Amino acid sequence: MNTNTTDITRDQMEHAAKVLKTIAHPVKLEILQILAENEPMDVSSLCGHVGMGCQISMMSHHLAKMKDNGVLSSEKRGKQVFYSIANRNLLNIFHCIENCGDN
Amino acid sequence: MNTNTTDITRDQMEHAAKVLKTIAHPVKLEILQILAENEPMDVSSLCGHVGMGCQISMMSHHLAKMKDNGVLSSEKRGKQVFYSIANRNLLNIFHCIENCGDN
DNA sequence: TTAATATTTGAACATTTATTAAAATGTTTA
DNA sequence: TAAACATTTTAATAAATGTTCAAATATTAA
Repeated sequence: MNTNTTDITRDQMEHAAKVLKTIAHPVKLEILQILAENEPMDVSSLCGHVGMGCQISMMSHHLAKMKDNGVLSSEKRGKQVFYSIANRNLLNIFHCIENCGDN
Repeated sequence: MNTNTTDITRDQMEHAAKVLKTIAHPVKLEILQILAENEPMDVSSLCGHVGMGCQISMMSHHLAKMKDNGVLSSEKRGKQVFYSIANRNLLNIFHCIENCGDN
């Protein structure tokens, strides 16, 4: 019983807000971009790609949060941990970013 | 000199993060949705549409932040203030929300 | 088994965000 | 002008976030 064009439930709204909150950070967006083209990648390499005095610990915290919130997945190989994008549909957000906003 | 598919600069990244951060909240997403179909709308009506014990003051805070960050615009008519979406391209994010994520 | 490497975890701290209530502002109406 | 209405502003507070460092864990290599 809803004539809305964008018909999204309360729950979807909460979920969407959670996902957006999870990635709404320059470094986290960068992580997504890097993984989008080079998936999977281990923590140290990821840190290297981000550059600019990236600290491993900080990277690990970011990755953990993104994984906890279902944005990334990970797999351990030897002493390294490789991260991937859990659902590549999320990458559509970059098209949105390119077109949206007051650019 | 960049072969990236999603070729976004640092600045765009910062800007995108700012916009995403601005709307990454259930009530703020709801505000966008309501305005998307009923633009422009005054503060009290908006509050009514959101329902669930929405407080005018809280609504005003949300709106102010969204306006400050370029997501909304406003116009005063008499004693009411009407808010609109600054750039409707941003609404693409809802298509993204519908498709993205672990639904 | 010890040393080296990769990553995670936890604590501490500063900053930002969300919420609420009360007071202030501005506009219209009586 | 005073009362009523719509909205903003300010202050207070709790909760979440981001960053850094040091310590802990796990895996491999010597």
